[in-house]
Amino acid sequence: MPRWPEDSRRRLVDAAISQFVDRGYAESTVENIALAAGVTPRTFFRYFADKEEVLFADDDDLLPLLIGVIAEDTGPVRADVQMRKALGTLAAAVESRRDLLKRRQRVIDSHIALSGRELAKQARWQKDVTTALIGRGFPPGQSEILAAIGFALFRQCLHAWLADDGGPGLEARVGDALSGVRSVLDVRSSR
Amino acid sequence: MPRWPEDSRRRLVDAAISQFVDRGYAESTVENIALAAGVTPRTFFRYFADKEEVLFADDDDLLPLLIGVIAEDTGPVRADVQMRKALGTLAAAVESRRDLLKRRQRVIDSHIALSGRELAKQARWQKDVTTALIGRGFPPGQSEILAAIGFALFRQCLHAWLADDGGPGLEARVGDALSGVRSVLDVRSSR
DNA sequence: ACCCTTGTGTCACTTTGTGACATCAACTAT
DNA sequence: ATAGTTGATGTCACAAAGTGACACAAGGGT
Repeated sequence: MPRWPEDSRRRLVDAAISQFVDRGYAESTVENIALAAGVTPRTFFRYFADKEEVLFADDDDLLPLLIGVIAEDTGPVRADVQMRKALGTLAAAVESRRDLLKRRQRVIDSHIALSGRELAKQARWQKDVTTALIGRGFPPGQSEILAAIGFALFRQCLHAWLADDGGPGLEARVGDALSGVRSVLDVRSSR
Repeated sequence: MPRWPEDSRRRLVDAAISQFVDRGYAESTVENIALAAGVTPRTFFRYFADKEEVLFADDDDLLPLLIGVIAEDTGPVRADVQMRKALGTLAAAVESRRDLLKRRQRVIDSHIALSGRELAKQARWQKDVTTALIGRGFPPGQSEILAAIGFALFRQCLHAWLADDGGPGLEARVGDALSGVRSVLDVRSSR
C-alpha cells in the first residue's frame, strides 16, 4: 500500500489541464505544472511518459470495460448487434464526463500532435478490441474491419457530441450512426 | 529559382530513414542525421517541423491527387462508387512504392508517437476529403461518415498489404474491402 | 531495532526545437 | 559590370523536454 498514494498524480492531471486551458498547451511548461501540483518536474515524468500523456492517462480505465462487455456473453451474435452493445456501453460510460472531455478536446484540437496521440491511443484499443472480437468467435479479417468501422463511427459521434451543446446524447448518436451505416453507401451526390 | 535546390531536403530524408532503420528511431539524433546529409541540425528543422515529420513529409504530395479525383467529375454518383474510385486512385499511386513504405512502416510501428503522427496526418486529410465530398454534392453528415469509413478501410488494407509479402496488391485489397463492407455487419460470431 | 519498499528530490546531462543575426552565392536591374 | 536583392545556409545562445543515477525519508513487516 503506497505511503503517499495517487494524490500526486491527480494533482498533476488537474494542474496540467488547468494550465493547458488558460495558458495554451505549448505555453505551459512541465516545470510550471509540476510546481503547481507541489512536486518537481522529475515526478511528473515518473507518472507520465511525456507532456502529452497527462491528457490521456485517465482513458486507460475504459479499455477493460470495452473488452469486458464484448467478452461477457457467449453464443452467436450478429456483428451489428455486438457493435451496438459495445459502443453503447462505451458511450454510456463517457456520457457523464462531457464537461471535462469538452475542455480536454479543446486542448487536443489546438495542437496537431495531440490529435495524433489521441488517435494512436484509440488505435491500440482497436487492436485489443479486434482480438476480443476474434475471441468472441468472429472471423479475424472481419473482426478487424468491424473494429475499424466501429472506432471510426465512435470518434465521429464523440466529436459531434462534444461540439454540439444541447444536441442528442452520445449514446443516442452512436445508435443512430450504427443504424445509418448500411445505407450511407447508397447515398448519391446531388451533382 | 533556388540556388541550392531541394537537394538538401532529399539528402535529409534519405539520411534519416537510413539511420532510423539501422540504429532505431530513438537512437538516431537529428544531429547525426543532419551531419550525414552534409548540413547543420538547424537546417534540418527548417525543412521539417520536428524529428517525426521527416518520415511523413513526402506524403503531402498525395492529398492533391485524392482531392482532385473526387472533384474532377460532375453529375450524381453513388457514394460507394465515388469511394471506390478515390481509394482506388490513392492505392494505385502508392502501389509502386511498397519497399520504401514497408521500411518506413517498420520505423513507425516501433514507436507509438510515430503511429500517432501518421494518424494525425490522415485525420487532416480526412477533413479535406470530407470537404471535397460535400463540394461534390454529398450531404455533410454523410460525407463525414463516408470519409471516416473510407480512411479506416484504407488504413486497414494498407497495413495488411505492407505486412503480407506476396499477397494481393493494394488496389485489389481496397476493392475487396469495399465490396465486403456492406455484408460485414451481417456476419455472426460462432460462439 | 532492522531491513525493505516506495514515492520523491537532486543533479547532471542529452536531445529537441527556436529566435536572431551573419554569410555568401546567384539573380536582377540599371 | 556594379550594386542591391533574394534565399538557403551557418553560427550562437538558449528554453524546454526527457533520462539516468543516486540520495533520502517515511512507513510496514519480521
